Amino acid sequence: MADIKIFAAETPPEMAGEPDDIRQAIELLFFAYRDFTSDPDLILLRSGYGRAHHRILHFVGAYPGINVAQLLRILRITKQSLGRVLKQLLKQGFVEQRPGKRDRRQRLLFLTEKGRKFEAQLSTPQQKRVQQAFTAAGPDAVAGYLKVLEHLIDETERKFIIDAIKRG
Amino acid sequence: MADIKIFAAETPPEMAGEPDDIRQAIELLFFAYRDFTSDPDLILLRSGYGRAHHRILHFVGAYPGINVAQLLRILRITKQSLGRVLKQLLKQGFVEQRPGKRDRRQRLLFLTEKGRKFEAQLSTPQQKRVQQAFTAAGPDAVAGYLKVLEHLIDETERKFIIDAIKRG
DNA sequence: GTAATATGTCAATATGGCTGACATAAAAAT
DNA sequence: ATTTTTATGTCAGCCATATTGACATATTAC
Repeated sequence: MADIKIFAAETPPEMAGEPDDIRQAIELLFFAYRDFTSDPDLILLRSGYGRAHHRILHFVGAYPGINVAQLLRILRITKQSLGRVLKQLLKQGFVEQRPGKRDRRQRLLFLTEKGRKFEAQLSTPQQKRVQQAFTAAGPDAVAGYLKVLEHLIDETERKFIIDAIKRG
Repeated sequence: MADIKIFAAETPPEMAGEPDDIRQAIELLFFAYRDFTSDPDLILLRSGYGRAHHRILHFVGAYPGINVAQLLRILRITKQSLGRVLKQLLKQGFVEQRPGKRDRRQRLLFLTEKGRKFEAQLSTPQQKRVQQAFTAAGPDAVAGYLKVLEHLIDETERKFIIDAIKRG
């Protein structure tokens, strides 16, 4: 286990096509994201929920009063996909709906106390992981990290997303 | 569409619990990864394959001669999950197997010419996105970006992964 | 009053994970 | 030489999450 090598023993030394630093960066993001999501995933698995539940809990928790259309745009899923999971969260009493005051067609979403607790439970290990990485890498690295991430977002969505994240 | 606000209109100003910069960083990673995977996903969708196919093509392409056990460890999936997708790639002639010379139980994996072409087609837009983000953010930012990503990886796997990525 | 919007829901389908069980060939250990 | 372990494959079934398409309701906008 400790001495497994990823290097293919019979790999020819000549090595293919794409600029290697970009390939490395792509793989690094893959691995980092894999582990980044692993913390809540583990808890979710034991609780009988999935990653989709966490995403909803996170965004409803971070943006109380968010409506369904906004949530759909953020998650980039269909309302049917959202509906299935959201319905469970409502039934389980993690999320509650209130009609919008300006537009009574809208269902504004809020976490209940129970939802807040569960969300915190899911997010805490993930936050700790990020905090630890930030501390280890140092503030300059963090600034660079955030800058690159912003530029990975679709140019057409970038401003919208960044403004949204920084609200509050 | 252009003027959708993510800010919940009725959000109370008091705002809950977690350190906000960490929450922002978590969301930023979510959005960046969402868009980072969207390029190949679009092509895959039109080709009738899925993200799982891309992951295998990527790692077999990057590490020719990788064996099944190594691939499983990297992807963190079961052999049954891998098997279903790998079988398709073999049948379609994107990947080929050769028995290991040292250990003839092993099936070493290689891309065929067809596989290399398809992999390149999938990866090119993703590479361009990363390259563009790196250029826009600048070299110092990239260094910080990579540093933080490394520290997001599980400590127990970190050295293994980083060594692997930086191989030959 | 009619049209558009926000939301919900039913049904069918696909993908990609999972567990458990079992099979084969080759290497390693005794 | 025999037994055990390892590397791989495969069958079957289950679950979570996504999709498309169709349709229903309430409310707002024209």
